[in-house]
Amino acid sequence: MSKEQALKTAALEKISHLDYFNIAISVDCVIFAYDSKELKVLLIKSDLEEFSGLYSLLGDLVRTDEDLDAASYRILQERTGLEDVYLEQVHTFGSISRHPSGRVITTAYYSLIDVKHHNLRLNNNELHWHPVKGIKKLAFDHKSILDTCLNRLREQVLEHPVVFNLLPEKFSLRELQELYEAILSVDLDRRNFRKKIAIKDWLVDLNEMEEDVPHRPGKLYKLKPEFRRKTYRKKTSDTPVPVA
Amino acid sequence: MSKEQALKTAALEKISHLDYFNIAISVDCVIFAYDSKELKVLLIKSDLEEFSGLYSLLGDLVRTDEDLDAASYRILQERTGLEDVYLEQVHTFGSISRHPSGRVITTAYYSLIDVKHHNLRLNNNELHWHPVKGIKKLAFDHKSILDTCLNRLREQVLEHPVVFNLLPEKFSLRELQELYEAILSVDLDRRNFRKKIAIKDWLVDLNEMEEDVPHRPGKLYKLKPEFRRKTYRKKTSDTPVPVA
DNA sequence: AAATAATGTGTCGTTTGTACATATTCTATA
DNA sequence: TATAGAATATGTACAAACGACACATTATTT
Repeated sequence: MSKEQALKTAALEKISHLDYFNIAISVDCVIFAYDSKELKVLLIKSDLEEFSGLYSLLGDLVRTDEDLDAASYRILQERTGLEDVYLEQVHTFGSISRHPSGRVITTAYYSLIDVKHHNLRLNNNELHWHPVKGIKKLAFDHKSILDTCLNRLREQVLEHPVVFNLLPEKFSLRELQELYEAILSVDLDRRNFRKKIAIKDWLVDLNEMEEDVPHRPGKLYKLKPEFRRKTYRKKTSDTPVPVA
Repeated sequence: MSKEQALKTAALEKISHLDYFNIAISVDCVIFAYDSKELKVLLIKSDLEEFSGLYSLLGDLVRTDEDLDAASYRILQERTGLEDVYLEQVHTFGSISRHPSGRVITTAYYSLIDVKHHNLRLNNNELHWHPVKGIKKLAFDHKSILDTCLNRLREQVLEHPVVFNLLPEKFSLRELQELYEAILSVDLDRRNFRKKIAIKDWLVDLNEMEEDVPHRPGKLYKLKPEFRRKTYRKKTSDTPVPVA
């Protein structure tokens, strides 16, 4: 068990025996990445006996002196070493019995990172990237959290330029399409996909070509800078809404 | 100060002096209703000195033995007497300093009720319906919570049949259109609106007419039963998502 | 009986969505 | 070096949805 996990469990034990009014609050991060044409999620072997053999999301208790958003950001930093990440709060899970050690309410965030850019310490074999598609069961209610976050991601990508956080800065339209297909679990028509992306006007043509591909190289693009939104800064809640 | 509010404050005081790890968790309900062609929200006079003169949303601490969703449902029941309500979790607000009495993280829900159907005890003059449009400032961060919930509601109504929870069972298309206009703060073209509603295929023509209107009466409709979704039961997280 | 006010409906031009085929360019292999 | 293979790049035609817009009808009120 890692030092962090030990601390976490110790804190939980303590909490579960405190005052009647005491409820612990944690955050859980669904950290998505894209690799080998698959959407993957970062999981860790559960440290609880009840769930031995199962994996869980990365989470931790929220500290009294840190904002909720900051807690999720801290987890991401601790785990991936990344400073500048896309983070979005999705839902708060508050069933009485969702945590075997006591009452813990958890707020779920999802995060999108470029798998090439992180500094994961994957050397200990507790931390792994798992293809989202193959995941059947997780510790706690984490499968349900994962599903909820994946659904939110799917809703987001249809309208907002967020998937670019999963790609390197320069990418081809084929890579982009394959990414959408991986996230949505559908096949897309190439011509229609390109038309749709063109209309959004999110991309800059770099006038460069792919290299090291075993076929005709495609053009490279990057996201227009004004569409970047990465850090965990709280979204303003008064963004305008499209109307009927 | 009401008995409930007194209890709430007492609980907070207690909590704010507890262990380092202690964070209180509450729920706040944005209870919407529709009346006099305006979208309204139920507010109560704040019981804290810091916010004297200001109104706040209806909220309470979550009990150790109740689910998060159940807590919001309980508040609705206590306040409105309603059993069968539309409730949706929106966002969790967790800034360190959002509550002056201590660390309180709150999960916001919005609710839609038929203003004619509730059993509000509005006799004490602490509880009031306020037109959403006129609200400038609320206690705590409740203005920001209200804005967030209103935005979520606006997103929802464009795609999902939820506004019917704000209307009586039978309604005319004019009433429905006025409701959309109130929620979205826009003017809609009558013919296009009716076309759009017709396509959704949400309504049943009751072959009845409005009564007691000071002009030519319109036809009455009701929502098809299969589109009703009212109770606070947690949404399943594996609903299919439309694809590009 | 006439004026008023709200209901109810259709068309046309524009945009968006979707299905679908061919020419081009680079790589790999014979 | 010539040919085959594989992926890039692009346009058209039909269907559905969107948005602007005008007129006849039916109650009520005066």
